[in-house]
Amino acid sequence: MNKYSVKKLSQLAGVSVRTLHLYDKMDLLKPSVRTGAGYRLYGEKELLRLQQILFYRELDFPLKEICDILDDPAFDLMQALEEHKVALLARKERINTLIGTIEKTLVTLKNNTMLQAADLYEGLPVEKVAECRTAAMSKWGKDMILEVEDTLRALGSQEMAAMQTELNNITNRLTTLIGDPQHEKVQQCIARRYEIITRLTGGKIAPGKLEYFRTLGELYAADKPDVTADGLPSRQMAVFISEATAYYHKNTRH
Amino acid sequence: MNKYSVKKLSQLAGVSVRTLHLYDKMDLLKPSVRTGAGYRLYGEKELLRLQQILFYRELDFPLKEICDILDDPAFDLMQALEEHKVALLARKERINTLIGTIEKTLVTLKNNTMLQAADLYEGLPVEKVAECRTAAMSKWGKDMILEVEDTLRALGSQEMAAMQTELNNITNRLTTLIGDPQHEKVQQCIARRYEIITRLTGGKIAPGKLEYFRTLGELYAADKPDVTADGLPSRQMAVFISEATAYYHKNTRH
DNA sequence: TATAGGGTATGACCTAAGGTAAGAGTCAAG
DNA sequence: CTTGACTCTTACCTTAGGTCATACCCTATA
Repeated sequence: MNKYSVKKLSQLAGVSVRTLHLYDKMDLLKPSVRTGAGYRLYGEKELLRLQQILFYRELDFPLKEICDILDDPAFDLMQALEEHKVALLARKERINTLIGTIEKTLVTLKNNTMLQAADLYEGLPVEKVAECRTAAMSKWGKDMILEVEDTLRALGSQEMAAMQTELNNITNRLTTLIGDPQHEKVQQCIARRYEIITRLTGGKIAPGKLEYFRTLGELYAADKPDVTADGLPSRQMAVFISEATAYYHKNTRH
Repeated sequence: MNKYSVKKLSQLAGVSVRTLHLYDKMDLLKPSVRTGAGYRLYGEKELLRLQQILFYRELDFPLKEICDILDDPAFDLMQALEEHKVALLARKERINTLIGTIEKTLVTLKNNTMLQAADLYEGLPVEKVAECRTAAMSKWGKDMILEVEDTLRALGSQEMAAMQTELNNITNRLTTLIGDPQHEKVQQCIARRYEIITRLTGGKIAPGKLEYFRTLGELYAADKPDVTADGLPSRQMAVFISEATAYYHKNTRH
């Protein structure tokens, strides 16, 4: 029966000495014997056990649970594996969402077409703007449109930029929270969003104002089907926000 | 300009007060001002910044990196996002591998048909065993087969079980390491595996012995196409092991 | 004016799985 | 007998906070 020192065993198994010390202290892998000087010596059985430990560790099982797997005879390994698999699937799903979010953010960054605040119509094709204004005036009335433009200009470019940046942030954050419109954090974002939009539109949201904002936004995003009016990354997102907002208004007294 | 206390801001943003303390200490989010009593007060700009922080945090960016993103004007956000995406893709790939490993392990557990060590042929259809033995004897000689059987029996059921468990472990571990046959840890496993097989076959691996082991294994695994001779979870795994073993023998002097 | 309740600040200890280092003891070879 | 390699224990560091403990601050009410 040959014995392995910590170093030999660590090299054999490809782990650090520290790891063996740790496993010893947490009763996951004890040496078969200690020399008079306190040196740890491991036998074949321990090497065997270490192999098992490393297998489960590689699967991202926490060491405590590995301890149970190996020591508790009543432990249901198959069930543990099934559950672990479910947990891994959830992690994978979350990562997929994150990757999607990043991709959308990159798209938004690449063709950053948010309203640039300083000059309302700068950068837009002149004839399209004119067409849009005319259409909007005949739809919601000339005064409404002028009021919107005044409100925007009155804010000053700094505050305007700040608010739009924050709207941007909130939309980004909502992207990460997509799912349950009634979720607490979602509702917090919606409340904040509502407040900003209210201020953007000069104190109250009259019919027509928001729509005109949207129409302007659509002009900017005309050739990017993936980025909707107010910077929303997708139709799914728009639906989500409108659901969350509906719930918000239903449960809030202004 | 309204100011938020820690609690108000924490409720507004859906984080804990502790989190705000932490972000303060690590210079990620400082209050805009402190009262005479040392109370933290945050303004709109800070709320804005917190929204950004939470967005990147949700994407699993470490807080230190968020600090850079927000404070370093030279920071290349797009590149950071691209890199982060790559990292997330790698994590996802790893999780996929883990899920695959678990599934294979579950298959192996469900129809646990590894050699049961104590009684060599127990549990096998008698006529198949006879047929197999006869074929093997005519192929590699009667003496060889008898020698194999003697070797196995001579080991005693305990050691036999131990070694097979360890072989099992090693195969499991190799499953998690699949990829580069020359990788250090792979080669450690292969060395260990070689040692055990050598002992299992009575000191030397003569042509025929291993093949007979395999044939026996195939009997056990006959109706499970996914589990090959010696418990390998797949053909891919078999190829991987044989490559790694070839490299091992080429670089080792026995 | 005193007190009760709630908000706040700081500091300390805890999590998982070790990395890294310090200081001291052990072992085998020259 | 010394040197170098090995080993021991102890302790501090990492992430992103959670959870006390203790003490201070503020305000409303009796």
